[in-house]
Amino acid sequence: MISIELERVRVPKAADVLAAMLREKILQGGIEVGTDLPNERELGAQAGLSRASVREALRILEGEGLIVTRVGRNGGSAVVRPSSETIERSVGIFIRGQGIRLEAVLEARAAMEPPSARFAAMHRSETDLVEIAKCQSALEQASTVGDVDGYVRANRDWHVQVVRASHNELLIAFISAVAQSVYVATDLEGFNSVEVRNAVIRAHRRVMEAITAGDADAASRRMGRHVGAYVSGVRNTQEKLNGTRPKEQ
Amino acid sequence: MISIELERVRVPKAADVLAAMLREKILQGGIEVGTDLPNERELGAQAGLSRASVREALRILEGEGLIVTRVGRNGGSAVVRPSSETIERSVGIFIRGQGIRLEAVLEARAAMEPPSARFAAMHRSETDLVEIAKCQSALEQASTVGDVDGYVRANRDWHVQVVRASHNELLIAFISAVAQSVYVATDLEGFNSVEVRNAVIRAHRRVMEAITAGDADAASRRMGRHVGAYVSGVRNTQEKLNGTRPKEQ
DNA sequence: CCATCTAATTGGTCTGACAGTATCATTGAT
DNA sequence: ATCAATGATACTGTCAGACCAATTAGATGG
Repeated sequence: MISIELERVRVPKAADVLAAMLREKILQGGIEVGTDLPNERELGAQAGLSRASVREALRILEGEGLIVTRVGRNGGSAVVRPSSETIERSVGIFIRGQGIRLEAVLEARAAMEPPSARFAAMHRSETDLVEIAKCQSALEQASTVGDVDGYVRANRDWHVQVVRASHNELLIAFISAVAQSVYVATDLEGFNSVEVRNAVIRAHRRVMEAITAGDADAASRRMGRHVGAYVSGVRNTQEKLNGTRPKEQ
Repeated sequence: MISIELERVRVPKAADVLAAMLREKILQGGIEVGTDLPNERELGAQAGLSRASVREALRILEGEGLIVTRVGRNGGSAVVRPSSETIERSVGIFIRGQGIRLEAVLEARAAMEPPSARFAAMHRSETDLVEIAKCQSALEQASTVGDVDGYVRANRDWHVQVVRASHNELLIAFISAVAQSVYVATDLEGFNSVEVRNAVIRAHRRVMEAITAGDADAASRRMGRHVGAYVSGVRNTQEKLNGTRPKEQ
Protein backbone atom coordinates (compact mmCIF):
# COMPACT_ATOMS: atom_id res chain seq x y z
CA MET A 1 0.00 0.00 0.00
CA ILE A 2 1.48 3.33 -0.95
CA SER A 3 1.41 6.16 1.56
CA ILE A 4 0.24 9.55 0.38
CA GLU A 5 1.03 12.81 2.15
CA LEU A 6 -2.37 13.54 3.56
CA GLU A 7 -3.23 15.92 6.35
CA ARG A 8 -5.99 15.09 8.80
CA VAL A 9 -9.23 15.75 6.97
CA ARG A 10 -11.31 18.54 8.47
CA VAL A 11 -15.03 17.89 8.80
CA PRO A 12 -16.53 21.21 9.80
CA LYS A 13 -19.99 21.22 11.25
CA ALA A 14 -22.85 22.43 9.15
CA ALA A 15 -23.58 25.24 11.57
CA ASP A 16 -19.98 26.44 11.43
CA VAL A 17 -20.03 26.59 7.67
CA LEU A 18 -23.29 28.51 7.61
CA ALA A 19 -22.06 30.85 10.33
CA ALA A 20 -18.88 31.53 8.36
CA MET A 21 -20.92 32.27 5.23
CA LEU A 22 -23.22 34.66 7.01
CA ARG A 23 -20.31 36.32 8.85
CA GLU A 24 -18.54 37.07 5.62
CA LYS A 25 -21.74 38.33 4.04
CA ILE A 26 -22.24 40.66 6.98
CA LEU A 27 -18.66 41.90 7.38
CA GLN A 28 -17.38 41.95 3.86
CA GLY A 29 -20.56 42.31 1.88
CA GLY A 30 -21.43 45.11 4.21
CA ILE A 31 -25.04 44.39 4.98
CA GLU A 32 -26.23 47.58 6.60
CA VAL A 33 -26.85 47.58 10.32
CA GLY A 34 -30.50 46.96 11.10
CA THR A 35 -31.18 44.70 8.14
CA ASP A 36 -33.24 41.64 8.97
CA LEU A 37 -31.93 38.23 8.03
CA PRO A 38 -34.50 35.80 6.61
CA ASN A 39 -36.30 33.86 9.32
CA GLU A 40 -34.93 30.56 10.52
CA ARG A 41 -37.13 28.35 8.39
CA GLU A 42 -36.33 30.39 5.32
CA LEU A 43 -32.59 30.26 6.01
CA GLY A 44 -32.86 26.53 6.48
CA ALA A 45 -34.62 26.13 3.17
CA GLN A 46 -32.05 28.28 1.36
CA ALA A 47 -29.05 26.53 2.89
CA GLY A 48 -30.55 23.06 2.74
CA LEU A 49 -30.16 22.63 6.48
CA SER A 50 -32.49 21.87 9.34
CA ARG A 51 -33.74 24.60 11.59
CA ALA A 52 -31.61 23.20 14.41
CA SER A 53 -28.41 23.78 12.45
CA VAL A 54 -29.53 27.23 11.38
CA ARG A 55 -30.25 28.14 14.97
CA GLU A 56 -26.81 26.98 16.01
CA ALA A 57 -25.22 29.16 13.34
CA LEU A 58 -27.27 32.15 14.43
CA ARG A 59 -26.28 31.57 18.00
CA ILE A 60 -22.61 31.68 17.00
CA LEU A 61 -23.10 35.01 15.26
CA GLU A 62 -25.02 36.31 18.24
CA GLY A 63 -22.11 35.34 20.46
CA GLU A 64 -19.80 37.27 18.19
CA GLY A 65 -22.00 40.30 18.55
CA LEU A 66 -22.90 40.42 14.87
CA ILE A 67 -26.67 39.91 15.18
CA VAL A 68 -29.42 40.21 17.74
CA THR A 69 -32.50 38.01 17.74
CA ARG A 70 -35.96 39.00 18.90
CA VAL A 71 -39.02 36.82 19.31
CA GLY A 72 -42.54 37.52 18.21
CA ARG A 73 -44.09 38.67 14.98
CA ASN A 74 -41.64 40.71 12.88
CA GLY A 75 -39.01 39.22 15.13
CA GLY A 76 -35.96 37.44 13.83
CA SER A 77 -32.29 38.18 13.54
CA ALA A 78 -31.10 41.67 12.68
CA VAL A 79 -27.57 42.74 11.87
CA VAL A 80 -25.93 44.99 14.46
CA ARG A 81 -22.56 46.71 14.65
CA PRO A 82 -20.26 44.66 16.87
CA SER A 83 -19.52 46.65 20.00
CA SER A 84 -16.65 46.59 22.44
CA GLU A 85 -18.83 44.53 24.77
CA THR A 86 -17.75 41.34 23.03
CA ILE A 87 -14.11 42.23 23.58
CA GLU A 88 -14.79 43.08 27.19
CA ARG A 89 -16.48 39.73 27.74
CA SER A 90 -13.71 37.70 26.18
CA VAL A 91 -11.03 39.65 28.04
CA GLY A 92 -12.85 39.10 31.31
CA ILE A 93 -13.08 35.37 30.68
CA PHE A 94 -9.44 35.28 29.62
CA ILE A 95 -8.32 37.00 32.81
CA ARG A 96 -10.39 34.78 35.07
CA GLY A 97 -9.69 31.60 33.14
CA GLN A 98 -5.95 32.10 32.98
CA GLY A 99 -5.90 33.23 36.58
CA ILE A 100 -3.99 36.36 35.64
CA ARG A 101 -2.80 38.22 38.71
CA LEU A 102 -4.14 41.69 39.45
CA GLU A 103 -0.61 43.00 39.27
CA ALA A 104 -0.29 41.89 35.65
CA VAL A 105 -3.63 43.41 34.76
CA LEU A 106 -2.58 46.71 36.31
CA GLU A 107 0.71 46.49 34.46
CA ALA A 108 -1.13 46.23 31.15
CA ARG A 109 -3.31 49.16 32.12
CA ALA A 110 -0.27 51.16 33.15
CA ALA A 111 1.18 50.48 29.72
CA MET A 112 -1.86 51.67 27.79
CA GLU A 113 -3.09 54.64 29.79
CA PRO A 114 -0.27 57.15 29.34
CA PRO A 115 -0.39 57.02 25.53
CA SER A 116 -4.18 57.16 25.80
CA ALA A 117 -3.92 60.32 27.86
CA ARG A 118 -1.60 61.70 25.22
CA PHE A 119 -4.14 61.06 22.47
CA ALA A 120 -6.85 62.45 24.70
CA ALA A 121 -4.93 65.70 25.04
CA MET A 122 -4.61 65.82 21.26
CA HIS A 123 -8.12 64.88 20.21
CA ARG A 124 -10.47 65.66 23.09
CA SER A 125 -13.69 67.55 22.35
CA GLU A 126 -15.51 69.89 24.70
CA THR A 127 -18.06 67.24 25.62
CA ASP A 128 -15.23 64.83 26.45
CA LEU A 129 -13.94 67.30 29.00
CA VAL A 130 -17.40 67.66 30.51
CA GLU A 131 -17.80 63.90 30.81
CA ILE A 132 -14.42 63.51 32.47
CA ALA A 133 -15.24 66.31 34.88
CA LYS A 134 -18.52 64.61 35.77
CA CYS A 135 -16.67 61.45 36.78
CA GLN A 136 -14.22 63.49 38.80
CA SER A 137 -17.07 65.19 40.68
CA ALA A 138 -18.63 61.83 41.45
CA LEU A 139 -15.24 60.63 42.63
CA GLU A 140 -14.68 63.56 44.96
CA GLN A 141 -18.23 63.39 46.21
CA ALA A 142 -17.96 59.68 47.02
CA SER A 143 -14.62 60.28 48.70
CA THR A 144 -15.89 62.99 51.07
CA VAL A 145 -18.95 60.93 51.92
CA GLY A 146 -16.77 57.89 52.49
CA ASP A 147 -18.62 55.70 49.96
CA VAL A 148 -15.69 53.44 49.07
CA ASP A 149 -17.48 51.30 46.49
CA GLY A 150 -18.91 54.36 44.76
CA TYR A 151 -15.44 55.86 44.83
CA VAL A 152 -13.87 52.85 43.13
CA ARG A 153 -16.62 52.80 40.54
CA ALA A 154 -16.23 56.49 39.79
CA ASN A 155 -12.50 55.92 39.56
CA ARG A 156 -13.03 53.27 36.91
CA ASP A 157 -15.42 55.53 35.02
CA TRP A 158 -12.94 58.40 35.08
CA HIS A 159 -10.23 56.28 33.49
CA VAL A 160 -12.61 54.95 30.86
CA GLN A 161 -13.81 58.46 30.11
CA VAL A 162 -10.27 59.73 29.63
CA VAL A 163 -9.48 57.07 27.06
CA ARG A 164 -12.82 57.81 25.39
CA ALA A 165 -11.44 61.29 24.76
CA SER A 166 -8.63 59.71 22.76
CA HIS A 167 -11.22 58.71 20.16
CA ASN A 168 -9.30 55.52 19.47
CA GLU A 169 -11.90 52.76 19.52
CA LEU A 170 -9.41 49.99 20.13
CA LEU A 171 -7.76 51.62 23.11
CA ILE A 172 -11.22 52.41 24.46
CA ALA A 173 -12.22 48.77 24.17
CA PHE A 174 -9.03 47.41 25.70
CA ILE A 175 -8.93 49.80 28.62
CA SER A 176 -12.66 49.42 29.31
CA ALA A 177 -12.20 45.66 29.45
CA VAL A 178 -9.20 45.88 31.72
CA ALA A 179 -10.73 48.57 33.92
CA GLN A 180 -13.80 46.43 34.48
CA SER A 181 -11.67 43.52 35.61
CA VAL A 182 -9.64 45.78 37.86
CA TYR A 183 -12.84 47.08 39.36
CA VAL A 184 -14.24 43.68 40.27
CA ALA A 185 -10.88 42.51 41.59
CA THR A 186 -10.04 45.66 43.56
CA ASP A 187 -9.65 45.16 47.24
CA LEU A 188 -11.63 48.03 48.71
CA GLU A 189 -9.41 48.13 51.79
CA GLY A 190 -6.71 49.88 49.80
CA PHE A 191 -8.91 52.95 49.45
CA ASN A 192 -10.06 53.24 53.02
CA SER A 193 -7.38 55.78 53.75
CA VAL A 194 -8.28 59.41 53.13
CA GLU A 195 -4.67 60.18 52.20
CA VAL A 196 -4.68 57.66 49.34
CA ARG A 197 -7.99 58.94 48.04
CA ASN A 198 -6.86 62.54 48.13
CA ALA A 199 -3.64 61.73 46.33
CA VAL A 200 -5.65 60.08 43.56
CA ILE A 201 -7.94 63.09 43.33
CA ARG A 202 -4.99 65.48 43.03
CA ALA A 203 -3.34 63.32 40.37
CA HIS A 204 -6.56 63.23 38.37
CA ARG A 205 -6.84 66.99 38.51
CA ARG A 206 -3.35 67.45 37.13
CA VAL A 207 -4.02 65.02 34.29
CA MET A 208 -7.25 66.82 33.49
CA GLU A 209 -5.46 70.14 33.36
CA ALA A 210 -2.99 68.77 30.83
CA ILE A 211 -5.73 67.25 28.69
CA THR A 212 -7.76 70.44 28.79
CA ALA A 213 -4.69 72.48 27.82
CA GLY A 214 -3.94 70.05 25.01
CA ASP A 215 -0.49 69.40 26.50
CA ALA A 216 0.12 65.86 25.23
CA ASP A 217 3.50 65.33 26.89
CA ALA A 218 2.30 66.47 30.29
CA ALA A 219 -0.86 64.37 30.04
CA SER A 220 1.15 61.27 29.24
CA ARG A 221 3.75 61.95 31.92
CA ARG A 222 1.26 62.69 34.67
CA MET A 223 -0.94 59.72 33.81
CA GLY A 224 2.18 57.57 33.84
CA ARG A 225 3.06 58.71 37.34
CA HIS A 226 -0.52 58.23 38.49
CA VAL A 227 -0.98 54.66 37.30
CA GLY A 228 2.58 53.87 38.30
CA ALA A 229 1.78 54.88 41.86
CA TYR A 230 -1.36 52.78 41.69
CA VAL A 231 0.59 49.69 40.68
CA SER A 232 3.17 50.23 43.41
CA GLY A 233 0.40 50.72 45.94
CA VAL A 234 -1.25 47.43 45.07
CA ARG A 235 2.11 45.69 44.95
CA ASN A 236 2.96 46.89 48.45
CA THR A 237 -0.43 45.84 49.80
CA GLN A 238 0.03 42.37 48.38
CA GLU A 239 3.57 42.10 49.70
CA LYS A 240 2.30 42.95 53.14
CA LEU A 241 -0.39 40.30 52.72
CA ASN A 242 1.90 37.57 51.47
CA GLY A 243 4.88 38.57 53.53
CA THR A 244 6.92 38.18 50.37
CA ARG A 245 6.89 39.30 46.76
CA PRO A 246 5.11 36.73 44.55
CA LYS A 247 7.71 35.04 42.43
CA GLU A 248 7.58 35.25 38.65
CA GLN A 249 7.46 31.82 37.16
CA MET B 1 -56.85 49.84 38.64
CA ILE B 2 -53.78 50.62 40.67
CA SER B 3 -50.46 50.95 38.91
CA ILE B 4 -47.46 49.25 40.43
CA GLU B 5 -43.89 50.25 39.71
CA LEU B 6 -42.84 47.28 37.67
CA GLU B 7 -39.83 47.03 35.40
CA ARG B 8 -39.98 45.06 32.20
CA VAL B 9 -39.70 41.41 33.16
CA ARG B 10 -36.62 39.63 31.83
CA VAL B 11 -37.15 36.15 30.43
CA PRO B 12 -33.71 34.69 29.85
CA LYS B 13 -33.45 31.71 27.61
CA ALA B 14 -32.95 28.31 29.14
CA ALA B 15 -29.66 27.85 27.32
CA ASP B 16 -28.32 31.18 28.63
CA VAL B 17 -29.12 30.22 32.19
CA LEU B 18 -27.46 26.84 31.86
CA ALA B 19 -24.45 28.38 30.13
CA ALA B 20 -24.10 30.91 32.95
CA MET B 21 -24.29 28.16 35.54
CA LEU B 22 -21.65 26.05 33.83
CA ARG B 23 -19.44 29.09 33.19
CA GLU B 24 -19.41 29.97 36.87
CA LYS B 25 -18.77 26.37 37.83
CA ILE B 26 -15.81 26.31 35.47
CA LEU B 27 -14.31 29.70 36.27
CA GLN B 28 -15.07 30.13 39.94
CA GLY B 29 -15.41 26.54 41.07
CA GLY B 30 -12.19 25.93 39.30
CA ILE B 31 -12.91 22.67 37.52
CA GLU B 32 -9.49 21.49 36.41
CA VAL B 33 -8.58 21.77 32.78
CA GLY B 34 -9.21 18.49 30.99
CA THR B 35 -12.18 17.45 33.07
CA ASP B 36 -15.01 16.01 31.06
CA LEU B 37 -18.49 17.45 31.47
CA PRO B 38 -21.33 14.92 31.58
CA ASN B 39 -22.62 14.02 28.15
CA GLU B 40 -25.41 16.03 26.59
CA ARG B 41 -28.19 13.63 27.48
CA GLU B 42 -27.00 13.45 31.06
CA LEU B 43 -26.72 17.24 31.35
CA GLY B 44 -30.22 17.53 29.99
CA ALA B 45 -31.55 15.12 32.57
CA GLN B 46 -29.77 16.92 35.42
CA ALA B 47 -30.87 20.38 34.34
CA GLY B 48 -34.35 19.31 33.31
CA LEU B 49 -33.84 20.64 29.80
CA SER B 50 -34.01 19.17 26.36
CA ARG B 51 -30.89 18.15 24.54
CA ALA B 52 -31.37 21.05 22.14
CA SER B 53 -31.13 23.59 24.93
CA VAL B 54 -28.13 21.84 26.42
CA ARG B 55 -26.38 21.88 23.08
CA GLU B 56 -27.06 25.57 22.71
CA ALA B 57 -25.51 26.22 26.13
CA LEU B 58 -22.47 24.14 25.26
CA ARG B 59 -22.09 25.99 22.02
CA ILE B 60 -22.01 29.28 23.90
CA LEU B 61 -19.25 28.03 26.18
CA GLU B 62 -17.37 26.70 23.18
CA GLY B 63 -17.59 30.14 21.59
CA GLU B 64 -16.14 31.61 24.75
CA GLY B 65 -13.24 29.20 24.57
CA LEU B 66 -14.10 27.47 27.82
CA ILE B 67 -14.73 23.97 26.48
CA VAL B 68 -13.95 21.86 23.45
CA THR B 69 -16.25 19.15 22.16
CA ARG B 70 -15.27 15.93 20.43
CA VAL B 71 -17.48 13.30 18.84
CA GLY B 72 -17.27 9.57 19.22
CA ARG B 73 -17.04 7.20 22.12
CA ASN B 74 -15.34 8.83 25.10
CA GLY B 75 -16.05 12.10 23.32
CA GLY B 76 -17.96 14.93 24.89
CA SER B 77 -17.15 18.36 26.21
CA ALA B 78 -13.93 18.91 28.10
CA VAL B 79 -12.90 22.02 30.01
CA VAL B 80 -9.98 23.94 28.52
CA ARG B 81 -8.08 27.02 29.58
CA PRO B 82 -9.35 30.01 27.57
CA SER B 83 -6.62 31.20 25.26
CA SER B 84 -5.92 34.54 23.66
CA GLU B 85 -7.45 33.22 20.45
CA THR B 86 -10.90 34.23 21.62
CA ILE B 87 -9.70 37.77 22.21
CA GLU B 88 -8.02 37.84 18.83
CA ARG B 89 -11.23 36.71 17.13
CA SER B 90 -13.42 39.27 18.83
CA VAL B 91 -10.93 42.06 18.19
CA GLY B 92 -10.77 41.08 14.53
CA ILE B 93 -14.54 41.16 14.23
CA PHE B 94 -14.67 44.46 16.11
CA ILE B 95 -12.16 46.07 13.76
CA ARG B 96 -13.87 44.83 10.62
CA GLY B 97 -17.37 45.44 11.88
CA GLN B 98 -16.72 48.95 13.08
CA GLY B 99 -14.75 49.69 9.96
CA ILE B 100 -11.85 50.96 12.02
CA ARG B 101 -9.21 52.60 9.84
CA LEU B 102 -5.76 51.06 9.58
CA GLU B 103 -4.35 54.30 10.91
CA ALA B 104 -6.29 53.92 14.16
CA VAL B 105 -5.21 50.30 14.52
CA LEU B 106 -1.59 51.30 14.07
CA GLU B 107 -2.08 54.09 16.55
CA ALA B 108 -3.24 51.59 19.17
CA ARG B 109 -0.30 49.36 18.38
CA ALA B 110 2.06 52.29 18.60
CA ALA B 111 0.65 53.02 22.04
CA MET B 112 1.16 49.51 23.36
CA GLU B 113 4.45 48.42 21.85
CA PRO B 114 6.94 50.78 23.52
CA PRO B 115 5.87 49.80 27.06
CA SER B 116 5.85 46.18 25.91
CA ALA B 117 9.42 46.52 24.73
CA ARG B 118 10.24 48.03 28.12
CA PHE B 119 8.82 45.02 29.93
CA ALA B 120 10.55 42.73 27.47
CA ALA B 121 13.89 44.30 28.36
CA MET B 122 13.08 43.75 32.01
CA HIS B 123 11.73 40.22 31.92
CA ARG B 124 13.07 38.50 28.79
CA SER B 125 14.51 35.01 29.13
CA GLU B 126 17.23 33.52 26.97
CA THR B 127 14.74 31.55 24.87
CA ASP B 128 12.78 34.75 24.28
CA LEU B 129 15.88 36.30 22.73
CA VAL B 130 16.40 33.25 20.55
CA GLU B 131 12.80 33.37 19.32
CA ILE B 132 13.02 37.05 18.50
CA ALA B 133 16.28 36.48 16.66
CA LYS B 134 14.65 33.71 14.62
CA CYS B 135 11.95 36.08 13.41
CA GLN B 136 14.55 38.69 12.57
CA SER B 137 16.49 36.16 10.49
CA ALA B 138 13.36 35.20 8.62
CA LEU B 139 12.67 38.88 8.08
CA GLU B 140 16.11 39.63 6.66
CA GLN B 141 16.04 36.48 4.57
CA ALA B 142 12.66 37.36 3.05
CA SER B 143 13.85 40.90 2.42
CA THR B 144 16.96 39.91 0.46
CA VAL B 145 15.02 37.36 -1.56
CA GLY B 146 12.30 39.94 -2.23
CA ASP B 147 9.50 37.84 -0.78
CA VAL B 148 7.27 40.73 0.27
CA ASP B 149 4.47 38.65 1.78
CA GLY B 150 6.92 36.53 3.75
CA TYR B 151 8.58 39.74 4.88
CA VAL B 152 5.34 41.22 6.20
CA ARG B 153 4.49 37.97 7.96
CA ALA B 154 7.92 37.76 9.58
CA ASN B 155 7.53 41.38 10.59
CA ARG B 156 4.28 40.57 12.37
CA ASP B 157 5.88 37.57 14.07
CA TRP B 158 8.81 39.66 15.27
CA HIS B 159 6.54 42.17 16.96
CA VAL B 160 4.46 39.42 18.56
CA GLN B 161 7.61 37.68 19.75
CA VAL B 162 8.91 40.86 21.36
CA VAL B 163 5.75 41.35 23.38
CA ARG B 164 5.88 37.66 24.31
CA ALA B 165 9.16 38.44 26.01
CA SER B 166 7.31 40.89 28.24
CA HIS B 167 5.57 37.92 29.84
CA ASN B 168 2.41 39.98 30.27
CA GLU B 169 -0.40 37.79 28.95
CA LEU B 170 -2.79 40.66 28.38
CA LEU B 171 -0.39 42.75 26.33
CA ILE B 172 0.52 39.62 24.38
CA ALA B 173 -3.13 38.99 23.58
CA PHE B 174 -3.89 42.59 22.62
CA ILE B 175 -0.85 43.06 20.43
CA SER B 176 -1.27 39.67 18.78
CA ALA B 177 -4.83 40.56 17.92
CA VAL B 178 -3.90 43.95 16.56
CA ALA B 179 -0.84 42.65 14.71
CA GLN B 180 -2.95 40.06 12.94
CA SER B 181 -5.37 42.72 11.76
CA VAL B 182 -2.51 44.94 10.65
CA TYR B 183 -1.09 42.01 8.72
CA VAL B 184 -4.22 41.26 6.76
CA ALA B 185 -4.84 44.95 6.06
CA THR B 186 -1.28 45.85 5.13
CA ASP B 187 -0.84 47.13 1.66
CA LEU B 188 2.16 45.21 0.40
CA GLU B 189 3.14 48.06 -1.92
CA GLY B 190 4.51 50.01 1.01
CA PHE B 191 7.25 47.44 1.47
CA ASN B 192 8.34 47.09 -2.11
CA SER B 193 11.12 49.56 -1.57
CA VAL B 194 14.43 48.14 -0.39
CA GLU B 195 15.15 51.34 1.55
CA VAL B 196 12.02 50.96 3.67
CA ARG B 197 12.75 47.32 4.38
CA ASN B 198 16.34 48.02 5.39
CA ALA B 199 15.30 50.82 7.68
CA VAL B 200 12.91 48.43 9.44
CA ILE B 201 15.63 45.82 9.78
CA ARG B 202 18.04 48.34 11.31
CA ALA B 203 15.40 49.58 13.74
CA HIS B 204 14.64 46.02 14.82
CA ARG B 205 18.32 45.37 15.47
CA ARG B 206 18.63 48.37 17.71
CA VAL B 207 15.53 47.36 19.68
CA MET B 208 16.88 43.84 20.05
CA GLU B 209 20.17 45.18 21.35
CA ALA B 210 18.39 47.15 24.04
CA ILE B 211 16.21 44.19 25.04
CA THR B 212 19.24 41.89 25.16
CA ALA B 213 21.13 44.40 27.29
CA GLY B 214 18.14 44.77 29.58
CA ASP B 215 18.06 48.50 28.88
CA ALA B 216 14.36 49.22 29.45
CA ASP B 217 14.45 52.91 28.60
CA ALA B 218 16.31 52.40 25.35
CA ALA B 219 14.04 49.52 24.33
CA SER B 220 10.97 51.64 24.89
CA ARG B 221 12.42 54.69 23.17
CA ARG B 222 13.67 52.81 20.12
CA MET B 223 10.48 50.84 19.73
CA GLY B 224 8.57 54.09 19.99
CA ARG B 225 10.57 55.62 17.17
CA HIS B 226 10.19 52.47 15.09
CA VAL B 227 6.42 52.15 15.30
CA GLY B 228 6.08 55.93 15.05
CA ALA B 229 7.90 55.83 11.74
CA TYR B 230 5.64 53.01 10.64
CA VAL B 231 2.52 55.02 11.39
CA SER B 232 3.85 58.06 9.56
CA GLY B 233 4.78 55.91 6.60
CA VAL B 234 1.30 54.47 6.28
CA ARG B 235 -0.24 57.88 6.83
CA ASN B 236 1.81 59.38 4.01
CA THR B 237 0.95 56.52 1.67
CA GLN B 238 -2.73 57.01 2.34
CA GLU B 239 -2.47 60.76 1.92
CA LYS B 240 -0.88 60.20 -1.46
CA LEU B 241 -3.67 57.79 -2.33
CA ASN B 242 -6.53 60.00 -1.22
CA GLY B 243 -4.90 63.25 -2.21
CA THR B 244 -5.99 64.51 1.19
CA ARG B 245 -5.83 63.50 4.83
CA PRO B 246 -8.91 61.53 5.86
CA LYS B 247 -11.01 63.70 8.08
CA GLU B 248 -11.78 62.66 11.65
CA GLN B 249 -15.47 62.48 12.24
C1' DC C 1 1.12 -10.65 21.08
C1' DC C 2 -0.89 -8.29 17.51
C1' DA C 3 -4.18 -7.19 13.98
C1' DT C 4 -9.02 -7.07 13.05
C1' DC C 5 -13.68 -6.91 13.67
C1' DT C 6 -17.80 -5.71 16.57
C1' DA C 7 -20.40 -3.17 19.40
C1' DA C 8 -21.18 0.53 22.50
C1' DT C 9 -21.02 5.38 23.34
C1' DT C 10 -21.19 9.98 22.12
C1' DG C 11 -21.95 14.15 19.40
C1' DG C 12 -24.21 15.81 14.78
C1' DT C 13 -28.36 16.31 12.18
C1' DC C 14 -33.11 16.05 10.98
C1' DT C 15 -38.24 16.15 11.55
C1' DG C 16 -42.29 17.65 13.43
C1' DA C 17 -44.78 19.56 16.90
C1' DC C 18 -46.31 22.94 20.31
C1' DA C 19 -45.67 26.93 23.51
C1' DG C 20 -44.63 31.80 24.15
C1' DT C 21 -44.50 36.43 22.50
C1' DA C 22 -44.72 40.62 19.90
C1' DT C 23 -47.02 42.82 16.20
C1' DC C 24 -50.78 43.50 12.97
C1' DA C 25 -55.62 43.67 11.66
C1' DT C 26 -60.21 43.77 12.87
C1' DT C 27 -63.97 44.96 15.50
C1' DG C 28 -66.88 47.55 18.42
C1' DA C 29 -68.07 51.39 21.38
C1' DT C 30 -67.99 56.17 21.93
C1' DA D 1 -63.96 59.13 12.75
C1' DT D 2 -61.01 57.70 16.92
C1' DC D 3 -59.39 54.75 19.87
C1' DA D 4 -59.25 50.76 22.91
C1' DA D 5 -60.10 45.95 23.24
C1' DT D 6 -59.66 41.58 20.92
C1' DG D 7 -58.42 38.11 18.02
C1' DA D 8 -55.28 36.46 14.10
C1' DT D 9 -50.61 35.84 12.67
C1' DA D 10 -45.73 35.31 12.21
C1' DC D 11 -42.06 34.80 14.37
C1' DT D 12 -38.52 32.50 17.96
C1' DG D 13 -38.05 29.16 22.05
C1' DT D 14 -38.42 24.56 23.54
C1' DC D 15 -39.30 19.89 23.42
C1' DA D 16 -39.31 14.79 22.10
C1' DG D 17 -37.68 11.24 19.41
C1' DA D 18 -35.24 9.28 15.85
C1' DC D 19 -31.31 8.19 13.02
C1' DC D 20 -26.52 9.08 11.18
C1' DA D 21 -21.43 9.52 11.83
C1' DA D 22 -17.34 9.22 14.34
C1' DT D 23 -14.59 7.19 17.64
C1' DT D 24 -12.87 3.80 20.71
C1' DA D 25 -13.24 -0.10 24.24
C1' DG D 26 -13.42 -4.63 24.13
C1' DA D 27 -14.09 -9.24 21.92
C1' DT D 28 -12.22 -12.33 18.57
C1' DG D 29 -9.08 -14.84 16.05
C1' DG D 30 -4.65 -15.66 14.04
